[in-house]
This record gives sequence, C-alpha cells and structure tokens, in this order.
Amino acid sequence: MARPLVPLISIDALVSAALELVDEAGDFSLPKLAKRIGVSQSSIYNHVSGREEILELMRGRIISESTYELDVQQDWEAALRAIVRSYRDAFARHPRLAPLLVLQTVQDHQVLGLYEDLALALEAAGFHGRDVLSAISTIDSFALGFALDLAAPDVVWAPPQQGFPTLSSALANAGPADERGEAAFEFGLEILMAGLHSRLRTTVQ
Amino acid sequence: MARPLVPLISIDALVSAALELVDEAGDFSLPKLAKRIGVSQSSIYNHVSGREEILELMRGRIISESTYELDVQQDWEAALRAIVRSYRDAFARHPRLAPLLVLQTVQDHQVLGLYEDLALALEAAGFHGRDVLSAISTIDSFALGFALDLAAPDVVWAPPQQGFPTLSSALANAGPADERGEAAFEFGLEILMAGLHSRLRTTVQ
DNA sequence: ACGATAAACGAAAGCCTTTCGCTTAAGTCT
DNA sequence: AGACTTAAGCGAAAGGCTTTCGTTTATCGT
Repeated sequence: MARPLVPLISIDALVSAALELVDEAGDFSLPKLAKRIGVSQSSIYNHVSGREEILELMRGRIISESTYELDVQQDWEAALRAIVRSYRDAFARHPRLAPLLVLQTVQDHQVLGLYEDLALALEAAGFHGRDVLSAISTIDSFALGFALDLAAPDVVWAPPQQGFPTLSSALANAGPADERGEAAFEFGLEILMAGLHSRLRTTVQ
Repeated sequence: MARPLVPLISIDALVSAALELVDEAGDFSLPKLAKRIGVSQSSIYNHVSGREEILELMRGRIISESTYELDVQQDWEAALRAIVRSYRDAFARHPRLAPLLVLQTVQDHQVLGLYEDLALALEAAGFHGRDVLSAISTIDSFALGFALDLAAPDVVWAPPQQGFPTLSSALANAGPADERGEAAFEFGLEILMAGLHSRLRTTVQ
C-alpha cells in the first residue's frame, strides 16, 4: 500500500492502543500494537522514534487524564495531598504501566508540571535548599512504590505455612488485595504528611 | 559433549554470573549467562526452571549478603531502621537488579524472614490488626522506591531550560546523583520514622 | 509542473526464551 | 556384572521481539 489519503496512524491512536494493550496484558509490543491499529509494524516508525517514546507518551497521557486542582487559598498540605493522590490515581487506572516506566527519565511536559507544582508546594511549606529535592525524591519514592504495589501480583508475599507466624497473621488479617492496597495508601499518606510536618517543626528555620 | 565428570553448572555459579551481568549491563539473558559460564543455553534448564527462578534466586542472594543484627535490647525504632537500611543496602550494591524484581511474588526464604522481622518490630511498636500490613506496605513502598531511585538514570527529571523554574533550581542545588540519592534516603528515613511515631501517638490504643 | 516530504509496505537482521531429541556418565538394583 | 534410571551436557529450531532499510505513492508548496 502506498501513502493513504488519510493517515491511518496518529500519535493519539497509537498511545490509546498501547495503553489498552498494557491494561490487558501488562506489556505491549510493536507487532501487537500494529495489528490492533491495522497497520504494519514498520509504519509506526513514521510517527514515533521507537518503543521508548511510546512509553513516555503513555506517561504523559495518564497524568493528563488525572488532574488535580491547585487553589491559591489552599495550604501546602492540601496541595501535596492533591498532587500525590492524583499521581497515584493515574497509576491506579493503569496499574500495569508503572513497572514499564521506572527506568525512564521523565521528559513529558505534563509530568514535569506535576513535579514543578510539588516543588512549589514544598517551598511554600518551608523547605529550602537541598531539602526540596530530598522531599521530592521521598514523595516520589512513596508514590512510585504504591503505584507499583497496584501492579504487583495479588499475592505479594507467599510465606510457606510454617515459619513466618507474624507475617502470616498480618496477611490473614488483611482483606482482599485491592482493599489492602487502598488502606495501605491512606495509611502511608498520613505517615508521610505527619513526617513532613515533624521535620518542619524540628529543623532550624 | 556428554555428561561431564564434574558438573559444569551449579546454582551458585549461575546466580553469581547472572548478578555480574545485571551489575554490568542492567539485565541478563540466558545466552549471555551461558557464554559467561562456558556452557550452552539449554543446559541451564537442567538446573533451574527458567529465567524467573534465576531472578528470585538473585533476590535471595543479595538479601543474604546484606545482614542486619537484631538485638533484644533494641527498641523497635532501631530495629526498623536496621531492617530498612539493610534492605536498601542490598539494592545499593546491585542497583540495577531492583527493576527486574518489582513484578515478582516474594518467595525466597531469606527475604520472607526480613518481612517477618519487620512485622515483629511493628507489633512491638504497638501497631495492631490491619495497620501492621499497612505499615509493612508503606515501608516497603519507601524502600522499593529508593532502591529504584538507585537504578534510575542519572538524570531522573529533564526539564527544558524554560518553564519549570522551581524544579530546575531544586535540581541545580543538588550535588551529583549519588549524593542526591544518599541525602534523599536519609531524609526519607527520618520522615518515615517521625510519621510512624506520630501515628502511634494519635491512634487510640 | 515538479521536487520534497510523508506515510504506508515488505523483507531481513539480530536479538531473545524455551522446548525438543540426542548422547553419555554415574548411580542403583538384582 | 549387567541393566535401567537419572542427570547433565549438546545442537537445532520455533516463535517471540525491536529496529533498519529500500520501495512505493499521495500530497503540498513553490
């Protein structure tokens, strides 16, 4: 086939189809992506530079889909909570995408905007100098860790019947996997916020 | 070649070689693993079930290599700090392994032992019921997040020159990548501990 | 009118994991 | 001692994967 009258491929369609594949199968490949859109593998290279760019585009897409509102009236804590929740919500809708993104540099504009807002909220809170990036890294680790938890197998820990009594009883106490994840995230967010408050109190201003 | 007098492959040698490859290249493959040991790819299947088992064996190996001492005298906070540090140290020695493990259920005995100790320390601290697993998940998210940070590209965020002033200046303030990671981990650990303390104070006992 | 660009295609190179059948040494049982 | 089972190597091949390259042809700008 020669050049079609109307392009068969668009970046939007590419990203949507790739996201569908990841949601369904936990991964995507160019052959499957091409088959889903109904084109050949190699045609895709006319629109993106390769697999990595598609991944980065997916990151931007899911972050854009999960917006948060920053309100001038808001205190920094409310802002931080809103940002972290929105980040985590983005991955909650597409849990299996998180593992595919951990090794890539963040370049997407939308996503950088989220980190910029994070930095602003932290400065408003009273963090200075190197602490700002340390706090960003901490929040990022936390949010990424919980995002990955959403993608983890239902059974994260599989102790044998004998030998790990405390861990086993903690697991027995927990409800179904999604409830456990939800409860853990809420718990973790409280820990994080309390920790940040405490740090601000104890640091010489 | 028929069956050799002395086996050419042992699980220990397999894991060591695989770990070397991951340290060097960030990944390992059976062809490369086989070449390094000096056998053919398919022979490896006589010793392990496949790629996944090798990954799980590597997890056990690095956790075993990074021990911590739990001392009856110790308070729970010291115990938690020791466990989290040891976990993070394990991945600091083999940063590029972390991303390969995020999707796998933990089955290794040594690693389960670490989580058992974590559960014990949390109960000693005064957490009960579902909170134990929530706290484990929170600590796990932190530790995993920071482990992944060690494997991340030197440039985690790449904002363009214009448009993200607060993030850019936070990045400019930071030193080299490894110092940033180290400072962030220490910062995060304080936040985590302070948060847990705060939670214990405010929860009805 | 014409040249450049864009967007499709097929073919192929060079990775990867895993399975299969074949060979032969070592160990075990009678 | 002879025979059977197992363990551990091998090569070949199936069927994935990403990416590059050359070819074709429609559209657009000058």
